Amino acid sequence: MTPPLERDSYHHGDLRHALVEAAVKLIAERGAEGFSLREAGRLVGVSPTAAYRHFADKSALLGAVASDGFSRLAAAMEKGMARAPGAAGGPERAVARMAALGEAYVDFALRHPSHFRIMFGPWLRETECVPGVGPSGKDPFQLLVETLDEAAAAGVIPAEARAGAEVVAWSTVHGFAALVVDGTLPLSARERAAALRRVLTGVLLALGADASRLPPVEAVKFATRCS
Amino acid sequence: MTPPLERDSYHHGDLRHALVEAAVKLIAERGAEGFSLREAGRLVGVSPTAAYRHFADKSALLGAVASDGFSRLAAAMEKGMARAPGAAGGPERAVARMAALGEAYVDFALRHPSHFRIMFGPWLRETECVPGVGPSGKDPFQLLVETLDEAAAAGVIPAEARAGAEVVAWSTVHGFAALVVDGTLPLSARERAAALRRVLTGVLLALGADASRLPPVEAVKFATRCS
DNA sequence: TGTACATCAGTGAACGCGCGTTCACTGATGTAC
DNA sequence: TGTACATCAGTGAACGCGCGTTCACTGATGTAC
Repeated sequence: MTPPLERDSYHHGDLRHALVEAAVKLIAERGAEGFSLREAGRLVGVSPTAAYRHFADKSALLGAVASDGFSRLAAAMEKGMARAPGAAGGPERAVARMAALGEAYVDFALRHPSHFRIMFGPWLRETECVPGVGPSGKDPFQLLVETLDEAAAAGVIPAEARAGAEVVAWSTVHGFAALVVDGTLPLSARERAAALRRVLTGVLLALGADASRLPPVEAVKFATRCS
Repeated sequence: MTPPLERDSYHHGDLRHALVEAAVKLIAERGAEGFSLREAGRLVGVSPTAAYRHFADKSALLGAVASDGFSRLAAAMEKGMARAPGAAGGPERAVARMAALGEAYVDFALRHPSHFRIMFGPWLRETECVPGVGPSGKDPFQLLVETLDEAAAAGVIPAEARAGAEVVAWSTVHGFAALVVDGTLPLSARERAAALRRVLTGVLLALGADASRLPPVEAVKFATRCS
């Protein structure tokens, strides 16, 4: 299918990263269990056994994919939140940052479905679960906690609604991303954007926030794959 | 590992169902792509090729597993909702039925993780996506739509919040189920119950309902697998 | 009630395949002196 | 600056394995007359 890449030198230079990239590509095409170490090597232009210089086994490579994914997700979240308007510490900014977080999450899932599936699927062994952080040194979950703390401090989330807010926000956004990524909700880009806005408005309401700070939601139309 | 089952007669009697059951069991042990037609046959006590009398190929068997899962899910939802207290058409009953729907969904995911992963994972080819209905002849998504309609009719969901309510409710409950089933949120049974109550309260609020009809939420504590 | 025969549901051998992993190896690199 | 040598990073053959699928087959069942 893909011709083996040529190399100029005996040593590859950055085989470890190249193998992670190849794994991501293959997982996107064949599914999480459908890729092989041998094929990843082939794609990179290296012998079937070269991978063992960098990973203990196939499963360890999956762990590296997940870790890489968490870093990318954290980076995307930070980038999205950095663009949020409003005065620091103010409610407008707090709401915008929460929305940016959710948008970055869903956007990441759609752009990097392989990473997304490995990070949140049943494949990871606990031992190989390396967090993976963004530029600021925080992992995605820490970013969520901090963002909710800020929203509470800004008075956007009432004190009595702060407890457990992580699980509400994360479940909602994660569920939407999962249903879209795996095709259960077959939406066009336009429909998806409208549905996501509806979902994010829902999260704010669920946390007791005033959702009128978000733009109004247009009508949402959708079907399911199996109904 | 598992010894092949003995059979008394040449004909199995209900090989099709037996193979679906075997597939479910094997998927639970080895993952969605880690099971094989051959091993399913072995588990049932039948030759490696007997499966081809009932399924065109391996993928068709996965479709049957999904269809079976949708039926079971619909049945579990109906059963849960039938127990909801309150007068027919009244707001108390409408809220109880919504909560019962969400509880049945999460409960199903935890009890039948293999079904759950196949139903909502990336493996189904569209062609083999047979809905799968419960005793009343409705599939899970239809049940959700009807329940939300009832809630709107009972005045629990304001008219302006009804549009898109499906995607909000489904995303939230599905996300919670997915995070728990695949181990991203490692919760004890007690923690999980508290977190689910928090999530369901959130759904009601997100739909503009008065959540005080649900029992109050206790403190929610949780961690993530990778943080 | 008996029998011929079509149909159904399973068998078992065989195919070609790609996999993960091991092993002893070799080419390239870098470091101590 | 040159050289011996340890270490690193890749090679290539080989292993045993289980897989999906095909094929020609046979045992069991049911139905027409």
